[in-house]
Amino acid sequence: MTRQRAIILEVIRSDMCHHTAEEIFDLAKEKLPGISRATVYNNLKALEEEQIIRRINGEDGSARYDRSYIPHGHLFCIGCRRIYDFDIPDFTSTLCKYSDAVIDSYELSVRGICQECKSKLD
Amino acid sequence: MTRQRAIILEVIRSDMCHHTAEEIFDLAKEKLPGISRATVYNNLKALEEEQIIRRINGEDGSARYDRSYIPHGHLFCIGCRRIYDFDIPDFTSTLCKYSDAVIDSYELSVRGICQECKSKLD
DNA sequence: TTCATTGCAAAGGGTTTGCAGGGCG
DNA sequence: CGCCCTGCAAACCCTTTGCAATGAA
Repeated sequence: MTRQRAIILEVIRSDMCHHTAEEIFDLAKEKLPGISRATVYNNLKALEEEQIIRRINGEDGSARYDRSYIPHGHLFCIGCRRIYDFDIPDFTSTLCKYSDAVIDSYELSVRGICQECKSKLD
Repeated sequence: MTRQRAIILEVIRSDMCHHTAEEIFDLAKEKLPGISRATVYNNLKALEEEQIIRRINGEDGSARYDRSYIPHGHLFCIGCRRIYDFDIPDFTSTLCKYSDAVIDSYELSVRGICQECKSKLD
């Protein structure tokens, strides 16, 4: 656990956003100006492999990083383009039945309109 | 609907694989040698926007294309690295409740071991 | 000391763009 | 005739790699 890695993890967990690698790089640079892109990428990959964070795919296919590895849902709001987390019950046995597979993990992505954007439409 | 677009759609729907853009380009070239990469990318994007096909994200974040836009599950087999489709019931109302959003569409991705790979382990 | 990790710069791969030429309405 | 689509090549990300220097155990 190096200084760089701690800062990267701190950046990811400091707010509810699901940052891209580049955003994480910029934010980490504010706290440790000398940090390099390669280090950020190396650590993001390592943290993901250690199942400390989770990589998710943005609407445009861009890689974004999620503060935890525990399965939960993601809402991609069409209006504000934000990504929200939401809790879901454990779907494992249901998914097992439908997919006919031994399940390691799963991800649920929803495209839609969040509460805030919905209320603006009224 | 140009000749090129018809061929691209044919390639995507000709088998159960979830090809990358590059694979689609190669397969389309066999049927229409002069076709260019840009045309393939243009059409994939257009077909996706028209909700004729769906773009899905591979395990490594690579873009892959799915024959239909109708929501269904995807199993990413850890063993053989294939992507399987599987049917799921309509989750809309359940997801609506959990995400507190107006739902447009959703995607369910499962990482696990497929039947074939499982039987090889026995 | 030892070995993994860092920083840098360059390479790589996938995707997009700008523009001229063509095809279809 | 006009316009959208195509093909080509160059440009553009984003990410990875090679290697020497650094730092943690």
